Amino acid sequence: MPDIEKALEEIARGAEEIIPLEELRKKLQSGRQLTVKLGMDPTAPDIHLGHTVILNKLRTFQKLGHRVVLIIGDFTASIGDPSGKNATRPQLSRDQIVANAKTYAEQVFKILDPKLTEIRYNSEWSEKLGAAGTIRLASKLTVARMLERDDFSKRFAANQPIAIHEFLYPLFQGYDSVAIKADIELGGTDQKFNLLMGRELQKDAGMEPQCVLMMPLLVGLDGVMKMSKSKGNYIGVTEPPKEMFGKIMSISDSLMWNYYDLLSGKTSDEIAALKSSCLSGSMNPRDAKIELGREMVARFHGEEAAKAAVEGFLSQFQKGAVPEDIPEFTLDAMPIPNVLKSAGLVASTSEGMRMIKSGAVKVDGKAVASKDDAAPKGTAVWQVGKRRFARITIK
RNA sequence: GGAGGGGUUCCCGAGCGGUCAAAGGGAUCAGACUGUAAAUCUGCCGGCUCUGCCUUCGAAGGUUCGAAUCCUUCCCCCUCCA
Repeated sequence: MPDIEKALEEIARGAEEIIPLEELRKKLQSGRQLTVKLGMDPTAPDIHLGHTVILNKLRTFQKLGHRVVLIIGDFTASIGDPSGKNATRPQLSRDQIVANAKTYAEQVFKILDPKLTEIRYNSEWSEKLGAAGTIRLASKLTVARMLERDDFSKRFAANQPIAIHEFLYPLFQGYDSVAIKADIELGGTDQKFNLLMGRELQKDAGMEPQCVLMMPLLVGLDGVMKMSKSKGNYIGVTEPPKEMFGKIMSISDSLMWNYYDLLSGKTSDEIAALKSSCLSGSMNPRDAKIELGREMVARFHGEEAAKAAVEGFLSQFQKGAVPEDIPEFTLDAMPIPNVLKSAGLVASTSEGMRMIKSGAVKVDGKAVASKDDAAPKGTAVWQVGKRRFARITIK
């Protein structure tokens, strides 16, 4: 059956691990429409490129005609996380969860096909469990097994707190798979334990266990830590074209190839061709990066925006031109550090003074020599560093 | 319930009565070099009306000329015993 093999190859591309591959092949061979599950946490409404790695893979399944079920973890989210480490994560109200889920859905459909996507809330079945059902669920697993999970064992070994309810999360996530009779569940490699939990619980419920497909975690802009909103090293899918493009351009070359593998819609062959041109020197890696940035912006903002982003970038950084859409301010005469702060170019006057001292502040291209210089009257383009600009009129 | 250890600036982590806006590392930011890449070097790294002043060391009080450092109460975390 050659097209099954082709489908499998398509599915496996970029995937870190498929457990078990043979079962997945059988499921595909059965010819029926498979139910592909993805759980999401409704606490973070803004999705970033890291999330899209898995969404891309879901899309692959949809292209093959399968059905995606997105599960909004409203039940688990409403329990909240009272552990000290996450004190900043408050319990979410029903309204917030619904609003977050809605925002999430809007963003997700830039990639997924709505006709083959179903959105479910896990409170639908989890709430019905009640205390008795929860205890029954909890009896399926031992503490020792639970502590096998990598992050638990690490935290436990490092004397970090683990709250009891955290043990319940994997169980509820696994129970979701039972509830929707998932055939395949996708997740990041960090989700391995939770994903496998679904298999166990499904077997226990007398169902055919789901297959598990894990995608590598996308590394953030820093090139080290995984992309996450809390680390600030992310590219949000709703970010303006210019920002998105700029962030792509700032990543390192090695990271760029990683991004190509996980984010690009290009085929493996096309990516390999780009790579070898860069290696042989016939192509500047920078241009490969421009192409990646263009593709990403085009995906989320359209071709026109992508073209504009590329041109804006080239003129600003290669020709040193001032970007077009910079904020404008009209201010009274005041010391230069205060001008910078008022225009939002720096966070504080203290920072402004430091920036001046390090030679980062320019007015119409001319460096400001001292914080005591008078702010020049009239309209000028003010600049801090390479990327912060404002057109300021001093009265 | 008992015993012990601990909460320091964005993060890790020193300091344990004055010389502390607080060592060192990391992150961020800026300068140089570049391809706004990496690597490297340099500087900065609480705020302000900036050679000075103000606010920070879990919270609130107190002792002292002076407290991140000592005392009291409270909150939180960890370990061991039960």
